[in-house]
Amino acid sequence: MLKFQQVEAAAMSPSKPPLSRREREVMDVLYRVKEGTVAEVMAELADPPTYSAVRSTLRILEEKGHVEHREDGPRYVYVPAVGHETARRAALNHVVDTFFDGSSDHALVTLLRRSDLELSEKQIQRLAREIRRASEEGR
Amino acid sequence: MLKFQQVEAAAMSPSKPPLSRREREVMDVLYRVKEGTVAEVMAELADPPTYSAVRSTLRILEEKGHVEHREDGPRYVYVPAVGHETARRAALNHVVDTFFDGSSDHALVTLLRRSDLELSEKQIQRLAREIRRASEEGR
DNA sequence: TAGCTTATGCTGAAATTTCAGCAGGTTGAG
DNA sequence: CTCAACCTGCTGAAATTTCAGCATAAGCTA
Repeated sequence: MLKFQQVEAAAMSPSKPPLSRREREVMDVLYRVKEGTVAEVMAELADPPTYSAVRSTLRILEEKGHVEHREDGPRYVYVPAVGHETARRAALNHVVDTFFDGSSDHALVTLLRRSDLELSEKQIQRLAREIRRASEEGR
Repeated sequence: MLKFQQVEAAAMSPSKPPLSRREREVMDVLYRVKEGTVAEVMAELADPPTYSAVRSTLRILEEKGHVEHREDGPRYVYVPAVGHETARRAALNHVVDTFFDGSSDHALVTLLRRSDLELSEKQIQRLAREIRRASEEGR
């Protein structure tokens, strides 16, 4: 059987070096804010090091191919190197495969329960049923 | 506004030290396989170090409070310290907040598209509509 | 029992990561 | 023009992480 991380690795065009902890934190910020300057990224970090350190991390992330930058006047604006949609799918896939035995419908039900949707248990059950049914029709 | 990572940190009972890269890899394996011996964890790692190194990592993870172990005859069987359901929800929340602007229904649609469900585009659209409608009813 | 295999506990050195600070460039206000 | 307040590039040392290997115990088989 193919291991997930191999799949993930194979999905990356020119395999990028893996991320250290700080690097992942910075990437998460960038994914969340879509793009940002060093100062903006630093402001979003939970427990930020100095401006200088954030700068270093972003430079390394760029070397590794995880982010790109464009110049905006005197400063750099950093953006994740992979498209937003691609990153989203990859992130979801990772969670589904790691925590939900690779089955989307389990994840869907958990997601339906998330508070921001404000669904009643009855609605959740009904939707879950429909999803399952639709999925069985398909195959 | 409260930053996500603060929320996440607050959700953890006695705040556990953060994870290094190798540590996170090992945790992902453990989440995936639910529990495992050193050898089993090592076998699941994409690019495994020596047995000895995996063992060290697991010991550190236990010190940090992320895993626990029980003895099974002569060997240790390691298990994630937080319940499976809790870990699932936390992981999904993280992805939704980081990649989907905190909105579950965007994530739901992406999830509906996952190949293992094998839904037609028409079905996806219909389900997405229903989820949105149900959610609007609720509020 | 002897010997092989497979465990864990522990240690410390190599490798990586993290980070602050210095040098120097550019912008804009006074 | 001059200065203050930004910015980036770079460097190297401190801190952390990763890992192999040694010592040792327990189970198993011949």
